[in-house]
Amino acid sequence: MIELIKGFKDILPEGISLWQRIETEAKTIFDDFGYREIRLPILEKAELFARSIGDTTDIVEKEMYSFEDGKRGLVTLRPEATASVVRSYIQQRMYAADPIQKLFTIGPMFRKERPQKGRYRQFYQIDAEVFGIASPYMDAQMIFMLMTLFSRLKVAGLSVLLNSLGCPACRPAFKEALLSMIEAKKEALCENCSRRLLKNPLRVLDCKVPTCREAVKEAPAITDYLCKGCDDHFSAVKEMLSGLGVGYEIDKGLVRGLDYYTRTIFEIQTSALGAQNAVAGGGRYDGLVELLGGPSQPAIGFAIGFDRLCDIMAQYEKPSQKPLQVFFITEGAEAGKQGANWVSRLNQAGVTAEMDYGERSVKSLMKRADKLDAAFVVIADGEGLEKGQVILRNMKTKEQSSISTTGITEQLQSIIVNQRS
RNA sequence: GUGGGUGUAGCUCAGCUGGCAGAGCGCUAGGUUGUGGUCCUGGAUGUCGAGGGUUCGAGCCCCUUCACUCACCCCA
Repeated sequence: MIELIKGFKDILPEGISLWQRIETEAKTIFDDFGYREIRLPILEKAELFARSIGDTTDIVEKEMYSFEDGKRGLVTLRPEATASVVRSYIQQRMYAADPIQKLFTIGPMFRKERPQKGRYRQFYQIDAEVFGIASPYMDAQMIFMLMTLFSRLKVAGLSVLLNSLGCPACRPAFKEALLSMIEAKKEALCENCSRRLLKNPLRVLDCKVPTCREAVKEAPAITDYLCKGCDDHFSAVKEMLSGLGVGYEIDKGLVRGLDYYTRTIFEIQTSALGAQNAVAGGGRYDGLVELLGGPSQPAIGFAIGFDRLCDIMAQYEKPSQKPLQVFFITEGAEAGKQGANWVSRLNQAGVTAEMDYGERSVKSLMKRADKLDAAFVVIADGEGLEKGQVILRNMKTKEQSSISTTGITEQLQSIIVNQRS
């Protein structure tokens, strides 16, 4: 048997209604907030991710699905969406038409991590990006939009974590302070952190190894080192969030594993998914557009973990199924031929109808009709057909009547419509 | 990459100190000589994850290996 690849999964018909509901609700909210959909390729040049996400991040170092594509060089299955959206913003010259662009995209991402609960190697994200707006009000509005979506989907038990990473003007001072503080406790750090210390000291802050946590417990808070501009920005975000009634907590350990973030970063967390607590995350990346060769334009974005959201909602949502309206039980070749014709006509008219396609007893077919949750059963046999009559049974009331085969599909349609009202 | 857990019927799992592979659900046929749900009776389905070893005898013990899963790391 050929099985699927580790970390990949099938989304089966039973679960699909939830996916569709979330997608519909997300698209509605994006529409309400003025975002337009963009669809992008799944494959991009490896360089795009190396430059945007950062060479020393875990994603780029060891989690990308990459392969050589002849003369085109190394290509990569996208591990996240932001880089591609930025690439498109620049390449399609969107900024020329209007620097302000509010975009969203939904689709699969790929990271070669060890799978576990709430984490897959192919996972889906609902991703939104806003270009050309530097205002802190956009940061707050984005978080507000996210929380509105979750509340429309009736997802509870979420918390908003907030932090600011400063900007190229103020971050170096903080890094220095952090470094000198950690230097003193170098021995306590885990192997990973000792290595990270040189390349990316900020990351030591969100290490979960107990000794490291202890070591950085008294680490300076980056928010104490923000320059005037960043500090004002952060205050404005917090103020507007409060004004909108969005509760949040400041987490100075929140750093996030992508290099491009500046100023506001945030994460929406849940306790319903085991160790995987992030349902959505994002932040501002004012330097990225320029870094990738575009004009200097501010930007901010977030991604929702589609799979994780589904996993949470599946814990209390029952999968819904479109009920079957008519099931045909036919006996004999002629009745079977007629039945197939009627089913086709009814389906064409938007009525869900099925029939038996094999030779089985009426009893077993009634069982099947029951299993399919059919509202009505039509029983047609050769004898009845000769008289132009079939039996119609209402499965709920058990009432049976004889109906004429002339205009049967129209008759059934009107009966079903009346039944609904 | 590292650590723990689990692999037995389509699904969920039981299987004692080693002794004829089981249950529930599902599937299927019948009880009702065309009419469902409840009930009753019968039936089918197994490389016991794979390979090797110990033993008269292994689902069970030993070794190897693979898969799944949870966790670390990191993130959605």
